[in-house]
Amino acid sequence: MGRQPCCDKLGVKKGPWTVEEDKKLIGFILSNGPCCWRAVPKLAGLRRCGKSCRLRWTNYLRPDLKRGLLTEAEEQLVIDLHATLGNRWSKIAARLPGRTDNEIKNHWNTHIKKKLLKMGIDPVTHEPLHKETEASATDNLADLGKHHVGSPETNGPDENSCSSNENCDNNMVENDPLISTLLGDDPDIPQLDVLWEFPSGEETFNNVLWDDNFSSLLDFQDYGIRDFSFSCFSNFEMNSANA
DNA sequence: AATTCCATCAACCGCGATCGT
DNA sequence: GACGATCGCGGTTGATGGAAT
Repeated sequence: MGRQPCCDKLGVKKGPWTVEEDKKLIGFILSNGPCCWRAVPKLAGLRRCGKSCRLRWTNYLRPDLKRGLLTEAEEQLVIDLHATLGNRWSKIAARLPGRTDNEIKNHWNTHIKKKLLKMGIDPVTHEPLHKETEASATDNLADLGKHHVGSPETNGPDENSCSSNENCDNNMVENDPLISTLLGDDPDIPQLDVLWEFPSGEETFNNVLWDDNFSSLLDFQDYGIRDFSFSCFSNFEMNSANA
């Protein structure tokens, strides 16, 4: 007896998400909070697996996500954490605010791994690959450490430390056609740099009852509303603009 | 200009962990 | 404690775009 599939395979769409699907998912999560993933596709009117919805939300749509390549400081932090935690990407991601495990895993496999190998460092053990290269590898590690900003316990990644355009690409959100379609191009939606504001208590919010289900969204306050400006927020943007 | 190769990253898959009954 | 449902994690795949030929 095999394990049951996570969802009904019949009629379940796979592959890249469309803007419409993203809008439906975001709208649903904003109304109901990120919960009950198995029920999300049905309730949100999506022909997707719940698992796929969760992944799309956590890896791409979550409003607290940073975008763009990891900074040198973040990269160094990943290397340090990987040395102690190994391939526990979710644990590593938990120490880098705004970064996902998938993103870090991809970055490790495509950039950091190669970088370490090039420097003669084993990306698995973090030890020099060969005895003869040990000295230079040690030098390289020390060199990497110059960019280190501090322990993960006390210091977050330093966003101001990026020294190249490649690493200063956090503005790419503006250039992402999907994101700009979702977020920015509608001239009717004002773009503001304000924190999210939500009603307190059991008030209605755009005809949706505000209750504790929304509390988790407060975690996303550090992300500007402009980065997630759906029409349902326009009232708050207007209010903020008038304030 | 056409084709091939390569790098990147979003998304999928399978499995273990956790929770509720 | 057993069982099933659900969630979350890590490994892998495949689509895509850019570089090289």
